Parts: sequence; structure tokens; C-alpha cells
Amino acid sequence: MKNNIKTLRKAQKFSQDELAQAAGVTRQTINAIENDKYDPSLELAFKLASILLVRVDELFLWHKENL
Amino acid sequence: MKNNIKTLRKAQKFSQDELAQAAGVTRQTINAIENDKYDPSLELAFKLASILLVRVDELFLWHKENL
DNA sequence: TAAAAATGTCAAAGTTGTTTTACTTTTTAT
DNA sequence: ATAAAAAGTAAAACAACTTTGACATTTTTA
Repeated sequence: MKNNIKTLRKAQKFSQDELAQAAGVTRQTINAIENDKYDPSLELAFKLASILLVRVDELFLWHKENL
Repeated sequence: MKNNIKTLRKAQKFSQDELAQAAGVTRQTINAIENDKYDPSLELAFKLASILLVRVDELFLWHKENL
């Protein structure tokens, strides 16, 4: 699933590591998600959205056709 | 994490099994999520929100204090 | 231009989410 | 009151997400 994490993170001048620490995960987790290696858990998705000041459905782009 | 699945599902007169099939998972998965045994994946959260015609952040109630 | 910071990547181990099968209990409808 | 449908539950196996530790590459800054 696509996401806007990298864009929003840079807009707030966070490094991957800073965002990771703010969300309570490791740098590798943020890196993997930004590079579409896998999707975060729902819990982490909410934390990231909260930190980046957007809603989950704004941070992650999900398309019905996947249904 | 709390959610409104049971309420919205009943409002649309779906059984757990019907909702499960619509979302492409098993009945047990829906049952476990409704009863707060665990949270769904982000992907499944989006599917359920889509089927139940609400946003992810309306279907699942996440509180900042968990951060 | 060299050092420092940030990012990319990988494998193994650990944790969490999902399926399958099966059985029990509760709710709905006849 | 009974049968059928729906919901609850549990263990084992499997799949997906996260951590840890390590090292390579790219970008930034002094």
C-alpha cells in the first residue's frame, strides 16, 4: 500500500530515526514502510498519522480494487 | 484498540460470516477483532471501513495516550 | 574533501495477526 | 419447544510485522 510518510516526514524535518523514536519503533521499521517493504500494523499507522498530523486515510492510500 | 464493527455490521444486517467473506477473511477473524482479541492488519482495517462505509479513524478508536 | 549523519539493506529471531478445524453456547425463527 | 443460524472459543500451524545487529551507500555539513 502506498503512503506519504517520506514526504510528510521531510516536511517536518524529521530523520527516519527521529520519527521512529517518536513512534516507538526502530529506524529499520520506518525505512521499510517508507520503501513499501510491508505495511505497518494498525496501531503503528495511527501513531504515525498522529505524529505527522494527518488522518490514517490521508497517510496511507488504499484502493478499493484491492478488495 | 476499541472499534465499532459490531454496531455498524448489525446496522447493515450482516452476520460475522457475511462481513468476513466480503472482506476476504474468516469468521473467526471478524469475531476476534469485534471482541478485542487483537487488532486487524492495516489492509484489513481499510477493507472493513470500506465495506461499512466509514473511515478507518471512525471505525477504530485510537487514543494518543497509547503513544 | 573528509567526517558525520542519514539512508538502504539483509538475515535471523521474536511477536502479532490469520487460518483451519472443531466444538460449545446463544440467538432467531418456526 | 425445537431446529437452524449465528456467535464464542481454543489450539496448532502459517503468514505478516518488528527487532536486533551489522555493514554498505548516499547525502549533508564543517
